Amino acid sequence: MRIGELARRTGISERALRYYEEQQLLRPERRRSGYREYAEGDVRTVRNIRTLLAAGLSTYTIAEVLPCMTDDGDALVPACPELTTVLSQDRDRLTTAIDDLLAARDILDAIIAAGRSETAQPASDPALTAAPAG
Amino acid sequence: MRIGELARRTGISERALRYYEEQQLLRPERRRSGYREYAEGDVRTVRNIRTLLAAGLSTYTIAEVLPCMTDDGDALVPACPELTTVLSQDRDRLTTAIDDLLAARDILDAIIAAGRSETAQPASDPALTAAPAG
DNA sequence: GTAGACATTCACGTTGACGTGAGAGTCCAC
DNA sequence: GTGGACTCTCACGTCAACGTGAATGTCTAC
Repeated sequence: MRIGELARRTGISERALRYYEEQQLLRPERRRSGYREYAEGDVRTVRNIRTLLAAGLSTYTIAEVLPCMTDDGDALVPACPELTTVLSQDRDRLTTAIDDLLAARDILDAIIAAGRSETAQPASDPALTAAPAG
Repeated sequence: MRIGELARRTGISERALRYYEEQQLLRPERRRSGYREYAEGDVRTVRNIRTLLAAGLSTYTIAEVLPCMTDDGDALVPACPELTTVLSQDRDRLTTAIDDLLAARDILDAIIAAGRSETAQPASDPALTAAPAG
């Protein structure tokens, strides 16, 4: 099938599909005209790419792990044992990002809480404003 | 003080300090030579900016909320009540981002688990590894 | 009066997964 | 044979907080 049909069947833009090829996640055949010719299995491959993107992997990592994965129809299964190492590193990256955001939210919560207690109580020392005179 | 001293005293690069001015978070005076002249209070202002950046706020939002905050020496306190609304919206944004990353990690965990059960068991059980749709 | 530290304003580079035209060629039904 | 849908390859734009020169001007200690 050509790129338009694959785009319709997967819900992914043609631009994104060309980008996936550029990142070597897809390798469609070419007609003499230069048109891309996709195989039936590419529909599922695109879905798997989306799953891995949703899992927070970069296209670079996906290109690395995708050839070594099988798709039993229900779940994506890493076929090579060393893949688990790569995936675990990305899991750690995700955890770090999550922790950073949790810490950021804690800071924000403290500021919001300070504002609430401020409106409940009269101000203690409302001078010392280093804020720009907007 | 000039920009170099402020940079040393805050640990923030001169480039960043100029960027903060561009984003209207700082408004130093100017000497006749064009050199920026910072006030003592700007040291604390810069620290507050860093706190708000660490809280996940954009420079645009910080420019919005900074003039309406007081600094009691220990904590940053929103002085205007409507600020809490803005900050709560950013808190929601953070929560959404956190949830997205948690969902991503769940997907990754399912894939990793599928790999482990694949190497542990000779026969796969696809229904067992079915991830919740979403 | 001069070396050299310090400052200034541009302005492009970084990161990633695409969006969005521009200009041109290809395919197919009528 | 033609018109319109389809596809192609560039190639810049997006978002954000800066990094990193380049070319140039200012301040200050000696």
